[in-house]
Amino acid sequence: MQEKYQPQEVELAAQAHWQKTGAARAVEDADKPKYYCLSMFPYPSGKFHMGHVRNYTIGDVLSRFYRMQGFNVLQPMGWDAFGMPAENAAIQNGAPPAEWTYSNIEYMKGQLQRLGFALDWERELATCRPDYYRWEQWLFTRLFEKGLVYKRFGTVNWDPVDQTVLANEQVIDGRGWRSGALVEKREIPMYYMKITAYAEELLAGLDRLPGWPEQVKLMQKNWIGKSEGVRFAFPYEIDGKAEKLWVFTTRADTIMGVTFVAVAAEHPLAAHAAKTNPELAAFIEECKQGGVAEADLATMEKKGLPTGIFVTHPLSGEKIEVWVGNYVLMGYGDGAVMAVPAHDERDFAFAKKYGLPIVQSVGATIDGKEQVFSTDAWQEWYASKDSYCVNSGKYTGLAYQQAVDAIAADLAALGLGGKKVQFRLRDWGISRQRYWGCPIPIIHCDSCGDVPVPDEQLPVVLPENVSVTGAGSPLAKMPAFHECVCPKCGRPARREIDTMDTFVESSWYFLRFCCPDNDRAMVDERVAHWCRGGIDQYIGGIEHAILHLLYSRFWTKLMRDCGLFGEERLDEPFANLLTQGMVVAPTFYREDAEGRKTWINPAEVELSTDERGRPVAARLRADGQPVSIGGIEKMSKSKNNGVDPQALIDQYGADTARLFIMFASPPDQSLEWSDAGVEGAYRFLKRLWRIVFEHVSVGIAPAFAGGELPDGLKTFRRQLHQTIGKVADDYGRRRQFNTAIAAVMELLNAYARLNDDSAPARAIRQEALEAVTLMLYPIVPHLCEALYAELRPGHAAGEQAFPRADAGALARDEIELVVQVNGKLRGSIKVPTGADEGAIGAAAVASEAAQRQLQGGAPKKVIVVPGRLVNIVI
RNA sequence: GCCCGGGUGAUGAAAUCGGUAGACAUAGCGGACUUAAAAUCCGCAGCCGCAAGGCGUACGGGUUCGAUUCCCGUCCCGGGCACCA
Repeated sequence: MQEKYQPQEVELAAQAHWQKTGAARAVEDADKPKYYCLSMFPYPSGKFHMGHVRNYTIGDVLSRFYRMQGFNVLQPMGWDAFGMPAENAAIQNGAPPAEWTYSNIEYMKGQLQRLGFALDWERELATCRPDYYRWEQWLFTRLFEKGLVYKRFGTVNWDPVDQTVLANEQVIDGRGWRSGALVEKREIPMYYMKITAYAEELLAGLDRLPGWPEQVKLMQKNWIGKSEGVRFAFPYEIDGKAEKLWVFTTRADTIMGVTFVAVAAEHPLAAHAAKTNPELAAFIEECKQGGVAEADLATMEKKGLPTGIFVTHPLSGEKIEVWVGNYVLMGYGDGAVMAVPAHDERDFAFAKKYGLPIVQSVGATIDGKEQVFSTDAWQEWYASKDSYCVNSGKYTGLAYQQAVDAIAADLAALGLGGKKVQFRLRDWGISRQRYWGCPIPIIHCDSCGDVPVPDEQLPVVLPENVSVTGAGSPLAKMPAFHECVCPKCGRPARREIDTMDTFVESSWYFLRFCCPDNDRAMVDERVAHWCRGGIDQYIGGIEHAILHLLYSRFWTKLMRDCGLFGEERLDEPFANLLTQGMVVAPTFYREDAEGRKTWINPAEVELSTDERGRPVAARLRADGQPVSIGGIEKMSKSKNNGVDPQALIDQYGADTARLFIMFASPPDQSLEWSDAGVEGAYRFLKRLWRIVFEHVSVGIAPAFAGGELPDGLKTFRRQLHQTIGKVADDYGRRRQFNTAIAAVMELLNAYARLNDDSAPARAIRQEALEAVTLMLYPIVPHLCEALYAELRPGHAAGEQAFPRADAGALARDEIELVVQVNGKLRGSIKVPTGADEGAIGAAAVASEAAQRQLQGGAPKKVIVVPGRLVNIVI
């Protein structure tokens, strides 16, 4: 055995060994329980960042752990290869997006292999390959025929200078990121997937996902946003015709407090009023400015203008004026809302601003005191549902629910509405006016309309050799692509040039991993094998909590309802979900005279600290001059605070990178980068190597096989087996890897203090080191593979069963209990393991610490918590 | 603005079901080894206090024998908001 730990050598040898033995190959095997361990596949942006390394390390640790637990593990990897960055790169450097993407994939695959992840590369897929997306197109045509895909107008960001549609990300402060032009809203035809048809099931299904974090389920629940309320109409007359203005409300009990109605700028009523009202027309035009992102809409100043059109209150018969409000969204419900300024905070502010009437219609009694309403300032209780109607005619006195029931019944009797369940969830618009995506398989025919591409003509292949300019899709300029004949009537027709949202590819890739080689079907019976009961573990960033995870759940249900899973009823794709936190790092910058910041990478900065280790100043290594210290933020290109995993691997090896990442914080919390921490991880691996080296150089011994031990060795062996139990629990149940590592470190600290070279001690050392290398194997597999082969020549760590705690080693005959007086720690006592509560309490009261506090008096109460403490109340 | 998280030593963190706050590590300080340095090993260390003791888990309240943990309110930081992936 070599004396010095040489990570590069050790790692390449281990990787060669795994490759030779096909250790990561997953073959369907009915004799073993399966474990499908999936990490979110990456976008091939060029090179990996630390977030990826963290994600895939967690997946690899679990994969290796479950393999040692006897499972048949599938851990696949692929590429989410369509997307905007490839087009942006193409605009910058002229290379076609396909070429850029494929070369990134090649480089990044090498990085993953160098990190030693046990991935089954025979199942690799890339979503930009026709053999992948043809099935997406195929399913799209099925859904189109079933009416689950439909076409309607949708609102997009339009850059009037570049003449192109912009993503929300490309709209910065209301302007196009390249042109700087003010962005406008524009209505264009788009294809939608009817996710709302599955709203109820997507909501109810959350309750059947015990392996998901509560946080994620709650976010999805609120996103779907089921609310029970009343949809009703305000009748009105226009050009002599009777019409109805529909609204939805969850506060029908406040209906007698309605003082105006607000409609969206795009509402037909607004357009009608604008015809004769230039001021209103100008306002509607103004509302078109800016992007479509909800965060922007919700934070902008609330503005409105009256239309001069009046509708009739359905219950009071009063005339109510219709306003146009920039805060009313056409995409939600009916694009109109009833306004009750007295009982809705936003309506209150709006009414105050424009001098509209505020009429109280519900009251509340808090702590027996009837609350007094005043229009001077908003008060919390105005919007409370713990209320009763006032000034509300026949409804006066009714509590919230009674009032809603009575009002809904009366509206229904008038034929003007009734109770309704409403979802916040909207249908999923999947059309993208971009080139680098999966072509939408539709042909537009002047006589037959929108015709899906027949199966035998699939896939609609995306031409790869194109030049991208940023102004419109290159496909529009390629007659060879878009000129075609109608599959129905045979006349000349146009092929759709929009592509699909890239969320579509990522909504089913995990199913295709089961059967990537099938060229005759989208999925086959191997899906049932690997996905039975759901994918056993899915790991990815918390930023995907809603969209990706909701769309994937939806697509799985679509595929199920298209009969693609046969007898197997796969309702939910992911049985267990682990959402990892972000990787963050300190930021450093310099400011020029105009206040523009230049961000400096932490690797180029030298930190100086005071005598207690607090950072006080930072300077640039290159020139020795000071730089400013910024906050700790998510690693990003814009803040230049990313740490390149490759540099880390080159310097310390993959195992150090893996250990640091798993030790620095629990997986679901954010992880702060620290060079010193990396150094510490490396030091620990060197120490482990040296400990094994010292043991092996004396000569390996047979591991301890039972028998009596002196106290010191007995205590150490108890700690060893406690550690084994804890580590298995941390890996398998708690998913808390940092504490598993800490427990092994503690064990090794105790090992170093053993100071005993007797024959029994050597046997215990052998037992401990074998267990330690197996326990750490999932995290630092290369190193442990090498060390285990030294401890047990001819055996591979990865092929061993995970160690089991020996119950006999855990037994003890005396335990220590804490003695508290009035909840404060005052001392401790030792009692026999099986002592009863009365005896323990008496021993605690008799203890010196308790007597000092009691000063001869008697305790008021003695609380014994078995195995923990005794609290004496005096 | 709305929804969801988080806030504990100088730093990353631990405390698993309401029961010893700060395990393990980093940085720091001291010592051993060394001609010296690096590496390595050993020790110290929440804050105040000589000590006894007191205080301490963002802040203010509450429940409890006992609260980092549960409840109410406030502040700050982060994620998502439907065309970034």
